[in-house]
Amino acid sequence: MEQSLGSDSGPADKSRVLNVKPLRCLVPIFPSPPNFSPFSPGQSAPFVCANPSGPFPSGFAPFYPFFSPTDSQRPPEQNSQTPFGVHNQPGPFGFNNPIPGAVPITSFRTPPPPPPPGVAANGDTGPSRRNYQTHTTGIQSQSQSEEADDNEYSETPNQNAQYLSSFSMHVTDAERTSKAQRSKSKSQKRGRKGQEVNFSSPEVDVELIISNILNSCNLMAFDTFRRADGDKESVGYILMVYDLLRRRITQIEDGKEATPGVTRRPDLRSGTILMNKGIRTNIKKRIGLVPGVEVGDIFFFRMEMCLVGLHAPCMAGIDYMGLKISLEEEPVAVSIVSSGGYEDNVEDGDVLIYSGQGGNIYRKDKQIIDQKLERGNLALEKSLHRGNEVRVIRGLRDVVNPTGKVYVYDGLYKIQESWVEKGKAGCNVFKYKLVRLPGQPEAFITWKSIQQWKEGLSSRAGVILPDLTSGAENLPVSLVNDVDDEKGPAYFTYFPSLRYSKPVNLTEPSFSCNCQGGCLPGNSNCSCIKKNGGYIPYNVAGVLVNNKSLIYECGPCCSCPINCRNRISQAGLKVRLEVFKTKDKGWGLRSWDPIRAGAFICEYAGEVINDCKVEELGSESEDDYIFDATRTYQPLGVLPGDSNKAHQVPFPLIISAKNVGNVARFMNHSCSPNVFWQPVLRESNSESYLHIAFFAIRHIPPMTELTYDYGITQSGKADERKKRCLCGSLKCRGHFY
DNA sequence: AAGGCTCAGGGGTAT
DNA sequence: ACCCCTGAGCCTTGA
Repeated sequence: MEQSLGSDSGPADKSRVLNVKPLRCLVPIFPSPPNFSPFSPGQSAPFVCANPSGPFPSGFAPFYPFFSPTDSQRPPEQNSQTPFGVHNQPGPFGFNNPIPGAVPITSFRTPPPPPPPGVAANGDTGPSRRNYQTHTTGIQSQSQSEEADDNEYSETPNQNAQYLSSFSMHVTDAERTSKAQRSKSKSQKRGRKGQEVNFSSPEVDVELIISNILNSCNLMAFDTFRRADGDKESVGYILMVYDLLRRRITQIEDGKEATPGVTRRPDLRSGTILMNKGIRTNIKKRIGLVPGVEVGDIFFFRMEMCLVGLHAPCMAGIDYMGLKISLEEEPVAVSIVSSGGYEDNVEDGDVLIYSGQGGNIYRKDKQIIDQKLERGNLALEKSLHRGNEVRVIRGLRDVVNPTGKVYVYDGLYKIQESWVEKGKAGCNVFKYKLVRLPGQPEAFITWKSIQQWKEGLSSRAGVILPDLTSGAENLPVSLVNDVDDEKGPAYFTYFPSLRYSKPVNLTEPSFSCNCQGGCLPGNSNCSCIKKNGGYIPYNVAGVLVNNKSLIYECGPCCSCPINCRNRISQAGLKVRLEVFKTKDKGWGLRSWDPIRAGAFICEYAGEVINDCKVEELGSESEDDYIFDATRTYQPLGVLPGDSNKAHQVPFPLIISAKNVGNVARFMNHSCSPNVFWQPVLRESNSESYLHIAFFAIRHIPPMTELTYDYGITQSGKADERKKRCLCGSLKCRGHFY
């Protein structure tokens, strides 16, 4: 690839364009302090480096947005220092500290606190009627960290088995015979499961890991108030915890043999756990907008919409509620999901012809029958006459992961008319014409536009270059300005990876793996999997499973191919990106494709700066494009990880992307970022290459600017270099360095 | 691509 | 305290 990319001395690259500085040029760098010694783990690090989920260096207090003693007395706005609230506790379990003992699974199964007197739980019966799954108060152990996960095989099964709870996935055959029987056997099992069930150690691990994740998230902070009405913070938090759980369960299941007849549904399993724990919001159904969920928000599982109260049924397409009209109560529709199961007409972006439910394919005898005017169909009919708003969620095929779906919340519609027509099978089908209410942010329309740009049916307005990488990436990256006349960003050479002038030598040789066709989960012989604590850090979709302090990817001497699952950050771009001119922050980066939480976006490319050069730069002037892995990070507490540890940066990596770089150099700072970085180590026999990879913090809808927290240079050194922050976030710190 | 197989929330209903 | 309705998501099979 290198030959077409130009070099410092080579001819002008096609990607070299005009000199305009983006926002991120406001980053000074500083030399390492004297006596710097990154390889002395027992001592406190000479540089300050904090993971957003902690632990934190002195001077940075962790936030407890959902669980501070005075939380309930303060208005939500004042509790909003962080976007979401992971419980952050410096804790005793630092990187080299001993692993605490096993945590009883019951410790996270504390029942939700009773509603305060006089506050009815919205007429709801509580988190779930299946409360037999949530019981048994236990000790709340907060600081179970990743070490426990990484060493789960060292836990003794007997020690854990007695703590295991009844929502274990490995149901017996008897349990599967019928729902009634299943329920019964579950409740029976609860009292004596320690003796009754013969747990194999991997099963024990699942429970322990789930316990650790939930403990580290401080879920008890989800009080009745937050369950009743959501806000952006709690919705984001729920989705973050959900996805974290789901990915981790997927990872664990991945390494196991499939059991015939047992479907693996980590989505349902994590959803149930959170439902039972009461980690959900907007429990009460409502017509119209749902607090905390914005038009254009995207989801990748139906369960996600259940948990945040956007659409309660985990399967059915029509959600409805009883509405009191004088003495009578009648059903009205509150939300619908159109996802291709029926013959809906979705041609127009603002109009949806929606089919009623029922009469359909999932009957045992496969007989298709007439739909009836009952349940959801009746509710839609009533809503037509009442004229109430109905939320519309459009399900689409996921471009990046074609077997999956993306759900786009397209805002409020009203039902204009209804009729009955004969479906393809000749049976009656109800049809409802829904029209989108004007004045809402664009959502589904944007998706349609992007699809047309991709298919060449229409062209993106304001395109300066169709591919500013000149083919250096496997996907084009457009350069777009539909704001003003500027013709491009700073002059630079596009290069998709990191340039080391000299590798860092390892003190001990590193073993490469011998996985010919690519590393596979469950392969206990793979040395790269071992380095990562027994798991591949990515799932099958290439999504980062959790926030590790350091990821070990396969290196140059490993036998596996470039498409190995343990080489995600080396395999190039997965989403269609564009560099665009922002209104007031110079150039920025965003994606045409939706991005899942945890998905790899890009690495930070550029030239590695060695120490003496750092000093030059530091004393000279501020450099425009610097990535400094030794910076301090505000405790955002939002990482999709169950680790409370700081990034483990084996050496103080500093990258300059001023002359040579990739799309990452255009990512702006935000105090409420949607992207985070993660150190990734690729080792060969005696050499070590550290890279910086960017991953999505949460699901990111198309055309949303990608931002990360630039962090803060070492305290006391940068005061005079403060720059005014333009991120516009409610939680904006006002400046950055 | 098509078909098979479970799964869970919550409405509805019988007790 | 149950049944029932509702397909999503994943897996196997096979063209």
